[in-house]
Amino acid sequence: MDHDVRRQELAAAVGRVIARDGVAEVSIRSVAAESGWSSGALRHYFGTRGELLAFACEQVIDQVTERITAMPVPDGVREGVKAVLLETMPVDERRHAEATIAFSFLALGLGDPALARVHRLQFTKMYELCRQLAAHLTVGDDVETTARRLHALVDGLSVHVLAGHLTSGEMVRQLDDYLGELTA
Amino acid sequence: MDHDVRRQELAAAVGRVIARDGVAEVSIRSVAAESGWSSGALRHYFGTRGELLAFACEQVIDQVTERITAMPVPDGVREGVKAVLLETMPVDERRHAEATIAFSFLALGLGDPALARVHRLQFTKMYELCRQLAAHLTVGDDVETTARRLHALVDGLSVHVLAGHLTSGEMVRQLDDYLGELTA
DNA sequence: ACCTTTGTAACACAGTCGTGCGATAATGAG
DNA sequence: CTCATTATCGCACGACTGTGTTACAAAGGT
Repeated sequence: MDHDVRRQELAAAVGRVIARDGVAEVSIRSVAAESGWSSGALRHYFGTRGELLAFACEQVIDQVTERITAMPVPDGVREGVKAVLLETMPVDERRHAEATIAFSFLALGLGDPALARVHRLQFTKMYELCRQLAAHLTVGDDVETTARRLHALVDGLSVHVLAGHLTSGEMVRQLDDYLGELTA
Repeated sequence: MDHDVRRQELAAAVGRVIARDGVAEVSIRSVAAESGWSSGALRHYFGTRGELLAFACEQVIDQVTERITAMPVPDGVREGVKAVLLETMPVDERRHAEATIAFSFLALGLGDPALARVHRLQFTKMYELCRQLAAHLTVGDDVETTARRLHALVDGLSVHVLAGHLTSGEMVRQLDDYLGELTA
């Protein structure tokens, strides 16, 4: 069997546990049960729990990142940018689950340097994307400032939806409003 | 002995464990060791682990909230608003720790309805504050949109600092820039 | 002096954790 | 066929978890 495929499969099981029961419920055994394999089998693919977590974190993040970078470059500027950014935000059930997972790993990373490293890579990638988008949107303004602000706004809105403080509809409207002011 | 004072003291110990070792290290025993009491003593003040966590979450949040509402109402509009908002953001070691704790509880709340309830209260309070500040800042614009955007920006920037993606200096500059554009 | 209440500690218990180890198939090279 | 390699599993171990119970010390009213 292909080692890497199985590792991805197990990482996906980690994600499902987090999305369903919360990050506090992640353990070797719960992941084994979720994936349908035995805990002993898990140890063949990941030496330790930390290794499993780090891989799962990287995996979920890469999945979103690759989906975004594979998207058509925004041509209809306003709507294109909106679509790209929404790809990382909790707009439907699937992306809500993904955002929940990423967010949970982020909190875990506050006390685990290995996870923190994975996340910083993701943040810089995401910032680069925002920078690229900002260059398309604004003409004379400071691109860096616009990019950082857009990046923070996207993540802030996402967190507010995950926390149940905003509905995803309000979130989309907020993003839309901001992009509208930016292109005006 | 005063029951409530001791409960606050134990809640503070929970916060210290989270800030130092991460949220994954919180247990009855680790909190007991941090506070200097025995685990049996903990059970006199909190029946269960969940009760302790919920109280600690509420406690840390209330501490910040009360500090803010006790601040002088912003008179010098621009700088006053900035000072109030920075009170919730990781600008120094103390507030970095507070933000770390709040953020960790937020992630925990994604899988624990009791903690989620505490947090939603905090979010609506914070939004009300942003709404009040937004009313001072803008003249004709939609106050609600401005408030929600400011709220999301503040939390987004905070998360980026906690994740090590932004320095607190860059965060402050970003907030300053945005408030500048808002008052212009 | 006695007894009740209260704060604190220590321990027992069942459960779960991460991890290591041995057993059992399956697979494929020689 | 043989045998080494690999995949998978189940289990055992020690450590740690949350929780309940019991024991003990201090205090205060009667």
